[in-house]
Amino acid sequence: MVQSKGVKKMFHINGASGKAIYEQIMEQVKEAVFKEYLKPGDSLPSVRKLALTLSVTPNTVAKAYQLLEKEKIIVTIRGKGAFIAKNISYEMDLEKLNRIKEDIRGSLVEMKYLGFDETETIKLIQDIYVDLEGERNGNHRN
Amino acid sequence: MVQSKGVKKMFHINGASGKAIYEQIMEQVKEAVFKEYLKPGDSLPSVRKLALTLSVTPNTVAKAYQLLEKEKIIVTIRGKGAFIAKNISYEMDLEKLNRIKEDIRGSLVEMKYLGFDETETIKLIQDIYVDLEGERNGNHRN
Amino acid sequence: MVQSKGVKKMFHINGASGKAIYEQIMEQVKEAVFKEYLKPGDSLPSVRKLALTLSVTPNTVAKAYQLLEKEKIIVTIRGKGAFIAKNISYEMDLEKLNRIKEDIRGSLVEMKYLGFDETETIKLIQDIYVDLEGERNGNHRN
Amino acid sequence: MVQSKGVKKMFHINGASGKAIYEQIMEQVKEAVFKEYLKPGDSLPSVRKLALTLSVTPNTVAKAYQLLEKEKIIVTIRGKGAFIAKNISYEMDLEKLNRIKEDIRGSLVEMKYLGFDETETIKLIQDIYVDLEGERNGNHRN
DNA sequence: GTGGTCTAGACCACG
DNA sequence: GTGGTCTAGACCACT
Repeated sequence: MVQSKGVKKMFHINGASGKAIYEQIMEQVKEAVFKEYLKPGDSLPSVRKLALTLSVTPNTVAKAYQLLEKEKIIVTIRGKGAFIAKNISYEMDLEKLNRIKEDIRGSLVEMKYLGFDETETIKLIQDIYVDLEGERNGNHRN
Repeated sequence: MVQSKGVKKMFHINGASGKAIYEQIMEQVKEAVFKEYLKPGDSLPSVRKLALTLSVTPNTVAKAYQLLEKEKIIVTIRGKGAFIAKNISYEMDLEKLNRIKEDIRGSLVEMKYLGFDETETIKLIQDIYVDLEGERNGNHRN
Repeated sequence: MVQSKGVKKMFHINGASGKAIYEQIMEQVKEAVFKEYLKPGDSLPSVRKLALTLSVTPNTVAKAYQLLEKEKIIVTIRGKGAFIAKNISYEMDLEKLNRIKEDIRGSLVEMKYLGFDETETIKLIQDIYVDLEGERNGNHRN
Repeated sequence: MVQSKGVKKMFHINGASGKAIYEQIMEQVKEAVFKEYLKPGDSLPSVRKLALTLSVTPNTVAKAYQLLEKEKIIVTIRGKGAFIAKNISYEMDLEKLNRIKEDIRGSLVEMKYLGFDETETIKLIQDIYVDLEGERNGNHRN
C-alpha cells in the first residue's frame, strides 16, 4: 500500500479549472508515475475511496481509470483493484503524437503573445523539466 | 485587400480534431500574425466570406473574431470589417501564463509516455519553432 | 439554492431598452452582487432555467454568463452550474476605466441638455447610490 | 465662420471605439456647445466638408445633423447650412432622462468593480466637470 | 457591403 | 441534470 497515506495530498481537484475532472485525475496519475511517486505494481486507491476523497462521483473516477487502462498506464483486476502497469508501454502512437504537437504549437504561439521568444520559452520548458525531475529525486534513493 | 488571395489556403478547419472550430480559427489567425502573413492593419476576411470558405456558420466565425478582439489581437469596425490590431499588446498576464505553463507541463508528461525524453522533446519543440519562423522568412527580407 | 426563490423577481428584461439582452443580464447580475443579493459562492440560476424565466433562448443567457466569467464575476463548472466568484477581483484596469469615464462624460453632457447642472446631477447620482445601497441594507445587518 | 479654422481639431473620429461615428459626431457637437466653443447662431461645417475632414461618407454626417436637429441642438436651413440653435431647448424629456439614469447607474456599478467607492466615484465625476468647464473658460472671456 | 444580436433547434461532454 | 458548441436562418445598425 505504497500510496495509502499519501492519497489525500497526491490528488487534488480544481473544479473551476475548465479541465474535466477525469482528465485532471488522469494527469495526476501520470505525473505521479513520471515522478516515480507511483511505481509499476503499486496499487491505486479504489474507485470509491478516491471518489470520496475528491468529493466526486465514482463514475468520474471510474472513467479516468478506464481511460488510463486503455493507455496501458494501469491495469485493473476485478475484485482486487487498480495497479500501475508492470511494463508501461512506451508505444509510438503517431496520431496522439500529432495531437500533442498541435497542442505544443498552440502553447508556443500563446507564449509569443505574452512576450516570450523562443529562447525564453525553451528556458521555461527546461525549468518545468527540472521541476518534474526534482520532485522525482525527492521521493526515492538512487 | 492584402490578404485576399491567400484566404483559401490560410485557413483550414479540421472537424475531427476535438478542438472547437472557433478556437481553431483563433489559433490560425494568431499563427498568421506570428508568421507575419498578416501584419498590423491588414484586413481579415469578412465574417460571411470566411464562413463560406470554411463551410461553417457566420456565427462561429463571428465568435472567433469577437474573442480575438477581446484579446487585443484584432479590432473590428461595424460596417467596415476586422483588422489586425496596430499595436498588438505583448502584455504580461500572469494568470494566462500559468494556464499555458500547465498546458505545457501536461504536454511534456504526455510526450514522456510516447517515449520522448527531455532532450528529444526540446528538439521537437525547436523544430516547431523552425517551422513557424521558416514560413515567416518567406514573406519578407530581413 | 440560495437564490432559488428570488429568481423571478431578480431578473427582468426590457426588450425595448435598446440595450442587448445579454448586457442587461450581465448588468443585473453585477447589480445583484453589488447589493449583496448574491454573495460569493452563491449559485446562479441555470442557463436553461433563466432562459425560460426571461423567455429568451439559452444561447443568450449563456453568452451573458460566459462574458461574466471572462470578467471574473462568476465561475462556471461544467455539469454543475454557475456561481458567484469567491474572490471577485477589484483589479485596476486602466483601459476599462477610461472607457467608463468616457461613458460618464457623455452622460453628464446629456444631463446638461436636459437642464441639469453639476449640482443637480451629482444630487441625482447620490440618489442612485442611496438606491443601490438601500436595497443592500435590507439583506444583512451591519 | 467661427469654426472654420478649428474644424480639423474640433472633430476627431475613433473608428475602433465601438461607438457609432454619427454618435461621436453628435457628442462632439454637444460638447463643443457645452464648452461654448460653438455658440448659438454659429455655423457648423457643411455636411460635405465635415465628411471630407473626417474621411467618412456624407451620409454619416447628415445622420448626425438630422438627429441633432431633432434634439433641437441645431437648425438646418436649406441652401445655407447648419447652425447652433438660438434658443437651445432644455426641454424635459422624462423618457430620455430615465435612459441616461440607467446609463449612469450602470457606470456606477462598473466603477465599483474597478474598486471605486461612492466617494471616489463622485470625486472623479467632479473632476470631469472641472475638465469640461475648464475648456469652456479657456475659449471666451467673461 | 459590414459586424452584432437573437431565435429555435440540435448534439455533445460532464457529473 | 449541467454548460459548450454549432447550425440555419433572421433582423438590425452602420458605412
